[in-house]
Amino acid sequence: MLRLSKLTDYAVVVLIRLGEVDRVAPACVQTSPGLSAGTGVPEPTVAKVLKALASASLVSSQRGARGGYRLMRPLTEITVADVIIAVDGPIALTACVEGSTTCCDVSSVCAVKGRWDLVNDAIQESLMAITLADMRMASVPLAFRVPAEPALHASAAE
Amino acid sequence: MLRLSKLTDYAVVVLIRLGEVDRVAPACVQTSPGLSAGTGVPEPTVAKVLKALASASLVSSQRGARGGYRLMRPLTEITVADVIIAVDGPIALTACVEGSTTCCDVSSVCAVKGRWDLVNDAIQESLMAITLADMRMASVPLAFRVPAEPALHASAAE
DNA sequence: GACAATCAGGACTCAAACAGTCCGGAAAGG
DNA sequence: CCTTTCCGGACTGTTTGAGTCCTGATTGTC
Repeated sequence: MLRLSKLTDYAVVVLIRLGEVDRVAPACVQTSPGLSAGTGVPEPTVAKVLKALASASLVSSQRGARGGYRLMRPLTEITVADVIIAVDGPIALTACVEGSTTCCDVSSVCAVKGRWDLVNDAIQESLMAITLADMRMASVPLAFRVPAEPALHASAAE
Repeated sequence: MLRLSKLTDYAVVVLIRLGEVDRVAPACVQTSPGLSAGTGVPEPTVAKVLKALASASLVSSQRGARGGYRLMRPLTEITVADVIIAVDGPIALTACVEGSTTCCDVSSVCAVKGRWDLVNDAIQESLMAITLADMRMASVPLAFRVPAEPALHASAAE
């Protein structure tokens, strides 16, 4: 099924949201509650996602009062692969990849030992070719449905 | 993490095994216990995988005594995408794809609604470009480690 | 005609991973 | 000094998948 974790989905939403606000107010940071209100994702979940994104240096954080998060790179320079790796860890289809020390339990007869690397690389390449800006572009026509939420300490949009 | 289910991994092993034996004995079918012995995968699991593969018409089944399974297409015409779809169901990264009726719970503010389709398609394309023959090729040097098991009712190889 | 071998399809259990939440601590500003 | 906000972790309930097993249907053999 090649399932992608929901956290990654949320991460994309939050990042695009950050990118939207950053365009109108580049200096202003966004707080977790603010992003939660703007995206509809529960606050604790937003905080969790942002922590992971901050660890991966996709966003920068500012502590203290009037603190918050801000994009470190424009959306055009953040690939889907970056987000997935930041949230879900390294992209590995099976346990039988080069990184793992112990191969599968049937390694003695495993005919495709390490063969998934071929598939792995192909997918990773695809993921690195798509940026968040690409994903945002398609949602621009619907952007008016999610106007940047005011009432935050940074009254950015409208 | 983009995890792929182990069943899919097993399916590839079993299919390649079927392809190996089919080359030396095209008319002979392989039984579940035989394939289990040849691959090291537990018999019930092999049976489960084969049932899924049969449903997807990747293998044909023959019931009754001296029955078994046989490839319906050569390995060069079976793509990784075929196997994944047969075992794990349709390739869908998130619940937010076109096929799903009910979108995610935050659909009202979901800025990337359906946007993953872009990524979805890219990955699917990658997966359809790789055949089982491609995966087998790399494992040929190790093939002698898993000679076709004799002692089956179809004494195919050696 | 009876029996044995084999696939078909389901239900079932167990374990692992994930989603989501929460808490105490640290930093920055008023 | 106190409030706001991020930081880092632990924790729990749910879900998903892996793996097993059982009963029935089909087919070849004796």
